[in-house]
Amino acid sequence: MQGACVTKSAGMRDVALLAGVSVGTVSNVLNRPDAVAPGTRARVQAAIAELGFVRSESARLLRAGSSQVLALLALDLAEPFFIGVLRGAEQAARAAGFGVLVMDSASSAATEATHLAMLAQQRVRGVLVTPADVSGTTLAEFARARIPYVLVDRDIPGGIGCQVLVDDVAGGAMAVAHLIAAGHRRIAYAAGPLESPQYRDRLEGARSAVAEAGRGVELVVLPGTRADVSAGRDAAERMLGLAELPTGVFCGNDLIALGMLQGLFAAGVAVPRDVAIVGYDDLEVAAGAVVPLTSIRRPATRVGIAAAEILVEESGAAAGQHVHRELVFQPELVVRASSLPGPRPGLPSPRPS
Amino acid sequence: MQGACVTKSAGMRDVALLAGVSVGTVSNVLNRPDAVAPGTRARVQAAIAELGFVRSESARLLRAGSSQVLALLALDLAEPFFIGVLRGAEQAARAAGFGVLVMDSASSAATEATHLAMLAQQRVRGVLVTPADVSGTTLAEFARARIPYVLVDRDIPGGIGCQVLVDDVAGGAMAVAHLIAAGHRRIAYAAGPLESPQYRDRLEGARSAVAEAGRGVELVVLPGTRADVSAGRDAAERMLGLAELPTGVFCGNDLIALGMLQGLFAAGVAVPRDVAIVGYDDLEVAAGAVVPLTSIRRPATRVGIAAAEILVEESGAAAGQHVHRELVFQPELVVRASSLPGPRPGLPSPRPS
DNA sequence: GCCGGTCCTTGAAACGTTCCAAAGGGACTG
DNA sequence: CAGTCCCTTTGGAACGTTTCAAGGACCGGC
Repeated sequence: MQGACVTKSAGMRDVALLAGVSVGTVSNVLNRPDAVAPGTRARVQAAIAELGFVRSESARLLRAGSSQVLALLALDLAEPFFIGVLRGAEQAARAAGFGVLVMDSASSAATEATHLAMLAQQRVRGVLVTPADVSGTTLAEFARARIPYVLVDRDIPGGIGCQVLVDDVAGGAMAVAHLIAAGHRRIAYAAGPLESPQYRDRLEGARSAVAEAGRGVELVVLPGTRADVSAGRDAAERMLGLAELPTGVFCGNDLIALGMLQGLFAAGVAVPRDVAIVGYDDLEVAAGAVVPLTSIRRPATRVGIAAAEILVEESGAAAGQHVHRELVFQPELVVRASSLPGPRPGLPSPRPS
Repeated sequence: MQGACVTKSAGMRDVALLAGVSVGTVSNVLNRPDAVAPGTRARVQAAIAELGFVRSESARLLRAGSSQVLALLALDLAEPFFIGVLRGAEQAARAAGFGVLVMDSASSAATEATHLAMLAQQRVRGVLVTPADVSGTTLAEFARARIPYVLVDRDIPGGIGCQVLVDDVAGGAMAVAHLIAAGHRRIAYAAGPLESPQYRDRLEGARSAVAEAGRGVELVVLPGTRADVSAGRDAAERMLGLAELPTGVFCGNDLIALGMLQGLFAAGVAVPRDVAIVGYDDLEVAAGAVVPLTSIRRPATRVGIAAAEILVEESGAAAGQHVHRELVFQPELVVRASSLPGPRPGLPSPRPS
């Protein structure tokens, strides 16, 4: 146990020397333990422990050619959706013996390009990516590195490769259909930035639900420039300025919904008595708001698992073997107090009895 | 431009061949462009572009010895604090030309050990880690790999290495001192799990503030088993069951505070009129709650920047050159509606004068 | 005592870079 | 014209693994 590691860290050569075997045998102990006689194996393992030997992944990769790492490149790790995807991806990756390297492109195409270049250099085994550059040029460039990738939650027009999506059109439709079923006829959509495909999809779903309901139902679209709590407050203000107040609001995400709740509350508008709210993403804090929010839940973890599994399969498959797939998950409506059937007459209490 | 990459990806050899130079020159173009004649450089770069050559980081690392990657090993990426640290770390790392590899130990010592082993194999340049294994054995084991690390937001007793901390004792003291200054005499601390050092530190701070205020101020501790919204609701319930209702509550974090707000609201207790609330972490959603929360803000981004900078310095320093440091950041009180000075007279607020 | 087989172990050739000493080729200088 | 210098380029030796063909030891059967 005398730590003689004064100079530099030990390599397989040192281990072999100490254990009195050849380097090849050490490699076998590491990669094919069964092919080594128990006694030898024990001696080698003891040597490894004594020297604190850590095998160099770079050398391994250099020779063996395949890395043990998947990457997840998210638009914004602060978004709970990506955390869910990450959890799922890590779970699936671990099951296959891989690790997950996480990066955040901060929704910037330039950062994304930098990060992808870095991942290509690292020779990661595959990438789960929600592209910031929707034109697809960054990805096309990346494809030259011949590293498989799976598109998560973003459809790219001419994109080739697997995709795992959540049906936001259906989510939007669900939310608005729920409001219509609860008796609301004048409904607002407090969108996030409509440049973002997700808020456009939800809008499309909202419109289709309104169309399906036939005449008598109208949709007021309140576009936003951000998708946070303050955007929700702004939307509330704009909504309160309308000639006729909608009785139901569908918010582009839960943060917007929380801001909306705050804005309405401050103006003395009771939720859900006067206005019902439906959010999107089903955040814990939204469920725990003063008036718990009805919301649309996206199966983030399942998305992550599915995407990672596809990647594992694709990266293991022979060149022509793999056929690109497109998986679409359905979101789910979670009903809570903020949209309890109404609007009810009278009661001053913002609490459902 | 004819893509002749049918078999495998191009190496420096191929580039050299196409450009009509030696491999060494290609390496120079990549690493020391100024040492190469402009004409040659252009030819090589053209060849690189044409072949879609991506330099192999593993081979580079194998020969050159130093990687370009820092790692961040967080307890739980869903916690906004870590996202802030990540942002800061990435910013500082990028400035130094490095990337950041992110991992989540899910507060499990076993996962942490696995992840650290993986990072050691990857020969990352340094690790920012908030240890799940507070005994320090996992870290001691990791230290054998001679990879520098910085402890983030967790003090380890016998720990050697740099540390970047936030003074949670001061934070707790700040929160409670604020409540005392607002006239509250009976104060509750809705803690998270007290096994966790951060909630213990905040408790210690709370106690010291109470002690400093002298007689007449009392602190009721409500320990919890979790630190989420539902824990806050539970704490509210327990608090409402007390013989005498405290008029101020300090919550271990903002999620607990939101749950507390919901619980009090449901019971018809007005905030801040009847009870004032102070949270911890200054989440966006807490600031956007129906009653915007007063909270203690931790400078997460600055912690990340500082930690990454220390790591960059340490990983660049010669063996004995580096001296371990301990940096302590002070949190900051952000006052909002939930603790507006009160309790106000005239209303039925049960408190001893 | 020889043969065929089964296990285990060995040594050396890759893998794709970086680094270095040395060589080549001008342009000046004496 | 030889001698110096500087600028650019070259070839080959590392780096620490994996892989693989080949070698050695041992066993049981004939």
